[in-house]
Amino acid sequence: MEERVKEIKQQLSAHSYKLTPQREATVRVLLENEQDHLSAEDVYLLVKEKAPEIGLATVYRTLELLSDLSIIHKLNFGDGVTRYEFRAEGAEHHHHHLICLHCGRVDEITDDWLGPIENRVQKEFDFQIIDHRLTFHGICHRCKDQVKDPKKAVSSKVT
Amino acid sequence: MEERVKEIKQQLSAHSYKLTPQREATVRVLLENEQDHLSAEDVYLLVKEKAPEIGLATVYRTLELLSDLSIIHKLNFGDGVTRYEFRAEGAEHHHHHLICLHCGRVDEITDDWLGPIENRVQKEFDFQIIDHRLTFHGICHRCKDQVKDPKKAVSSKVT
DNA sequence: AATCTAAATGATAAAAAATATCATTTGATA
DNA sequence: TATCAAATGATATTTTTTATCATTTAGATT
Repeated sequence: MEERVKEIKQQLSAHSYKLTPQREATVRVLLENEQDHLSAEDVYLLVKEKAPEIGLATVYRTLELLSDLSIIHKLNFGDGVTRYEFRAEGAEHHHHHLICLHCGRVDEITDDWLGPIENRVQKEFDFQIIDHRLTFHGICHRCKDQVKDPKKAVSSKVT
Repeated sequence: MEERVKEIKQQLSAHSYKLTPQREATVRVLLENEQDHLSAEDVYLLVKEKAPEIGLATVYRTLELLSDLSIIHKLNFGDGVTRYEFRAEGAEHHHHHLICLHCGRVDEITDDWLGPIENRVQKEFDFQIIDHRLTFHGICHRCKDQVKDPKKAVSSKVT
């Protein structure tokens, strides 16, 4: 934990940004909730518990900064809110998500399974890939018994 | 074109919805711009050219309806706007997109390349897939000569 | 340690997208 | 043609995010 804060401090310094108390509080909230996919509002409320004086704008600015430096990633699960996630350490790319249309939970595939497909894209489309997003929408193992006809699951909310 | 309008009319009827003049105008705009990825605002402005009396709310409602019936899909390319695309006829799933971080253009992969990966997801995660979204972010063939260091391309806007 | 300055912050206004409300109109059916 | 639920248009409202700007702060420089 302390190490990761330190590491992020260095990444900020490298681009002449400071790790201010507000930024540190925000980073710590992100680290403490690494397995979740927090929105800016979520982060704001959590940070406020420990640093009540922080402003919402600062949280937005910090998340944008961390995103610019590729320390975190922006995510969009189609609910109209941008969510944030730590970039997997050392990983070249973003990992994949499984969104359950029944309970709304989001599971992760932490490995990158897209290698072969990326090669094809680079070759057949002459497209140089920098990142990707892969999301599956369906019914998770927890809900499969409660859903009789998965084909009828409402997928209109999916973007 | 006329056939597709007719087909959509039948899909609506099947769920006891009417193909009103406003809905038809909206559908025609979508059909005429099938290769684009129009936002609700885009559709609204285009429909207004031919049917100036239409209201923005009606366009939103029509797009939502078409989406509910899986006639069109919602898309999100990370610019804060929902976009819409015709669902590929007969295709089980959604196709894939290549977003150029340099020029912003969006190309398509109309085949579904995810078969093997989907099998793995179903097996290893016990997750029943209904749909998916796959997007690659990078540098397209048109821009590759103008971009020296692709790794530096701004990917912070990506969600 | 006191001073300085650009960077950062907090409060809040504003913008932008999408949804909700509601009186009015319309289209299919009787 | 009369009826009535469905659909529409205008607009208010909500929600998320960005912009503005006066004030504060962190770190460098004396």
